[in-house]
Amino acid sequence: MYYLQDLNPVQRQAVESGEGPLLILAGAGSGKTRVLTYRIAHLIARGVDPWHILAITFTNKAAQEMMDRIISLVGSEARNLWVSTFHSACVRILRREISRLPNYSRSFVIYDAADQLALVKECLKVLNYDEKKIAPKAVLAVISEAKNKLLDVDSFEARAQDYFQEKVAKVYRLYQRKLASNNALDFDDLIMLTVKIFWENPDVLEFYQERFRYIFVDEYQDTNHAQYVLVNTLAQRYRNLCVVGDDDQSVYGWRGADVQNILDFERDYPEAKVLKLEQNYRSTQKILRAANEVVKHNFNRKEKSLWTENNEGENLVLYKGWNEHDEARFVVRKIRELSDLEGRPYADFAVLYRTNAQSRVLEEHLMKEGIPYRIFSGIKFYERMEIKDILAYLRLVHNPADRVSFARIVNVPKRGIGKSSVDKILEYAEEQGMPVLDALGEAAYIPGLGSRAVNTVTSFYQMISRFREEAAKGIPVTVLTELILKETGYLDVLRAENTVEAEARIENLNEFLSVTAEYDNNMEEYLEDAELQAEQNMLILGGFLEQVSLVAEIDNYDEGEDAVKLMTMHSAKGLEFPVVFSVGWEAGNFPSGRSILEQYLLEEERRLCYVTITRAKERLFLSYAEQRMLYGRIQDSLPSRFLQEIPPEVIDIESGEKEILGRVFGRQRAEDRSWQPESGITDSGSGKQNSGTVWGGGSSFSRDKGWQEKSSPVVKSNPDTFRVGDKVEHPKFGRGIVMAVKGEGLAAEITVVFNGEVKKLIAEYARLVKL
DNA sequence: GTGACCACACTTTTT
DNA sequence: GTGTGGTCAC
Repeated sequence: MYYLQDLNPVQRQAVESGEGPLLILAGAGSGKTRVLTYRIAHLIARGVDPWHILAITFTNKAAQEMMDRIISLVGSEARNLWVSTFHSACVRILRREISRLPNYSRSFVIYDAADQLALVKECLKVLNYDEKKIAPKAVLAVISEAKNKLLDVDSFEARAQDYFQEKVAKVYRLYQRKLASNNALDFDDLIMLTVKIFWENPDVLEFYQERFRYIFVDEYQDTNHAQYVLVNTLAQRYRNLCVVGDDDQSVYGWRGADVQNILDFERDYPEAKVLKLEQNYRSTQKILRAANEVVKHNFNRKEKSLWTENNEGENLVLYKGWNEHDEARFVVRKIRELSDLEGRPYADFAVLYRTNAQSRVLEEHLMKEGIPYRIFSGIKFYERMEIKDILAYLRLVHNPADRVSFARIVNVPKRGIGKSSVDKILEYAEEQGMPVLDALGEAAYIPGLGSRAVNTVTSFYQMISRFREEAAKGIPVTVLTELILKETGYLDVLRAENTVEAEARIENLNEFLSVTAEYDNNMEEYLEDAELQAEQNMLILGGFLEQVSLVAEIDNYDEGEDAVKLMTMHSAKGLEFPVVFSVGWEAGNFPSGRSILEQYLLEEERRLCYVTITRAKERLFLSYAEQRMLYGRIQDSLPSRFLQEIPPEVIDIESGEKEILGRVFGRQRAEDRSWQPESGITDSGSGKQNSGTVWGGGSSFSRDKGWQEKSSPVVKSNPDTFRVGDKVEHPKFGRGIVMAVKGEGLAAEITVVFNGEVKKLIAEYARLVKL
């Protein structure tokens, strides 16, 4: 085959190896996507009907790309392939099969995190549980975890261990009932209920097993138990399961992903062939060296060594910023420099951070410098208020049982239907067991509703009904959306506001209309696919809502755009960039403070570190800030331990000293001053400069000892001063790490973790010694 | 039923 | 420091 020439021997083997289970352990940048696409193309070329192939990717964007590549390899007959994410694939199956479950219908909607939270709160209220004692978010987390493990309400309840879990079980039961009565599914239901249908309906399972004779799963290390069961159930009949992954890149443990799935593949399929892709085509030797060395510190991993024939490359650069603004200025300055000197387009650069909150400062400085950028995380487009509002309208039109959407927009814009009326309506609908929208039609019968309220409610009902009629005619989503925006007065209200914010909201709504327009244009394709002619017209709207609820921010990633990309380390997985900046390498931020206590959490952070480093092709700049504004407070921190794990000979240290001195005597002085601690937690509080590292010789990196503090010419820290991250020793508790410092001087309350035990100590009395 | 004001939680990562 | 959600007065 002509295309096999671009492959190395192992890759080629992976592409050509025949039927049966196959595990491909693919290191970062080893060309796994290429192998996957070629293997699928190869299969088709050998005469396998694309109809029989299912490929699961991690994002919708990856799915789209893979589809395009395969089509370019084997032609348009590949259209019959299913390439999608787990969630999209399940929605597609559920649209056909959900009537197998009682209480759901095809017009179901998908609830996002905010909708789920609203529903859980509703449940807590009904059960009379105090939100203060039982945090809705915690409940949701437990429910989600249960669903990821395929524990339905009954099995969860049976296993409930303690008081909290028993309460959660009650909420879970009600929550699930409410979801059904709203004809809604949450993200985890998509997987769990699909599996349930397979298990309870052998004919359905057999149909899909016959259909999907060849199954591919990318990023297998990030599958959770439910996804694992789904895939393995489907693959049972033909056993043509090909999974690709890298245990070193498993970074979604916190949402239920289980690395064990990939580690156990050979146990699950003893006849499996196993191939390792270890040649990296992406990064320079030095970048790869750094990545390898860091990840070696993990104990729980499969031993492997990634190598490359690429150039040695330049050293990594570590920048010591003295606060987050200094750090951001460094990034901006470097981007300017590399773009001016080397003529790099802005699209070459990516800035990666651990937490979304860090994007703000970067954004501020990029904007100031007029550098085009794009953020792929943070407040998502579909989470904006106005977008959620218009979506709620569309969802209610599509699914008249959707109480959460109803409650959201029944009084938006204000039309005099207040909280008490809404409660009465919801209660009535529940009692009658009817969709909320139908209840509105009977407003006159709802007990306790005044005659004024009956009128307003009725006219609201008539308005939504009109929208429903239009939707049933199959008008484009764009036209429907425009109609809603106009008829509800939503747009008028915004216009009348005449503020910058309202302006931005209108702008966003226009953006939304371009999303709907794009969808409408692609509609033909969808209709062909929709095998349910009877409900076709409603499917137009349904298809749109479905698409919208399953997009991730990263799916909007546009390579062609000449802009610096900002995103979390997690979002960057699967991507690569010529030049990578990664900021905020401080203890407590990265690795995150919550991970320090548990070895397995720390190892996941370290894998995230590995992922981050291996995103870079040519240059990698790391940075940290000695002080960072967190929570409206200034916090001191130490460099991340991961920095010490990078071999010193491949990294150069640059510090902000010169820059800072220049600024101190220049115009920036006042500005920078404002970040100095005024009070609070940062130091011993006497107004002196903090520990002096920035000003004096600072800390330094030594080959055999790692990070070392040079004695500072300014102020040596007072022995009573502890900082977050300090290692300490206590006569009774032994060694520990400082987690938090509250207050100052002798009265400071210091939180220390000793051997997994958290203690709060007062500086004056605890005989703590800094190590 | 509406709007203003205050308290407080929030920061890990997302399909 | 910011955004949300709850309470209170009109």
